[in-house]
Amino acid sequence: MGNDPTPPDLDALLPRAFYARPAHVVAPELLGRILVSGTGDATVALRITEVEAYEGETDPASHGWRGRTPRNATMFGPAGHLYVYWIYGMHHAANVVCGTEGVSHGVLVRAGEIVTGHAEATDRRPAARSPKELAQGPGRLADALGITRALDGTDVCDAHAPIRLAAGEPVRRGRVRHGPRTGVSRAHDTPWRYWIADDPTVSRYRRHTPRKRSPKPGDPE
DNA sequence: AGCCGGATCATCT
DNA sequence: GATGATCCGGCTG
Repeated sequence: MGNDPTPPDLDALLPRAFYARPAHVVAPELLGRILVSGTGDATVALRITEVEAYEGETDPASHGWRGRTPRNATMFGPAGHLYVYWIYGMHHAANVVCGTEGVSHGVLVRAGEIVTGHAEATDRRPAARSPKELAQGPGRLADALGITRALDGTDVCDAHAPIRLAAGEPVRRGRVRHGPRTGVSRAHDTPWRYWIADDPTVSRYRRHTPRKRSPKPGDPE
């Protein structure tokens, strides 16, 4: 929690082959890795503490489940690219594309700890009441890193890309926890959310709550 | 500290 | 026209 004696190496990026495996296999191995946005003074780096896997071919909760569309096209592309989507009319969320080309696998980066660029992140997330809230949840994380739909398709294996993914320090198996995914309405039994045990930046689990529909004439009270 | 409801719009049916 | 891989504020306890 205190200041790291040795700051992480933000230039040692993970190779594309790392991502070329099923999303639920890659997901736990992404914990402890570093997502880096921007350069120079505007650099913000985040140590990943919570992720969720989605696999379109077998997974009704995945955006890829009903096939390729303009929105989710990046998920069907090559591994190691960023799939960014816009949801609830107000939030962005970032996934790392996994698996093989033509298959829609992705890992949603749900939460993390800001390790570099604290001031810049706070500037983008004025609502955060403490450092741990800066990127506690996918929408907050996207805000803190300045991730928008304009960055959809970014190659995170490219050292010159606006968003990169550095190797950081992988988390020991014994420190990884897993359970059902947050906020999904389907496939509740698939325990593909992974997080670092006891990490304060991990978001609280929230079950999906169905939206109240607008009343129609003739409906019972 | 935890639960609940409203906000808000791109995407797909 | 309904829905959603969410967040925030307000209320309860």
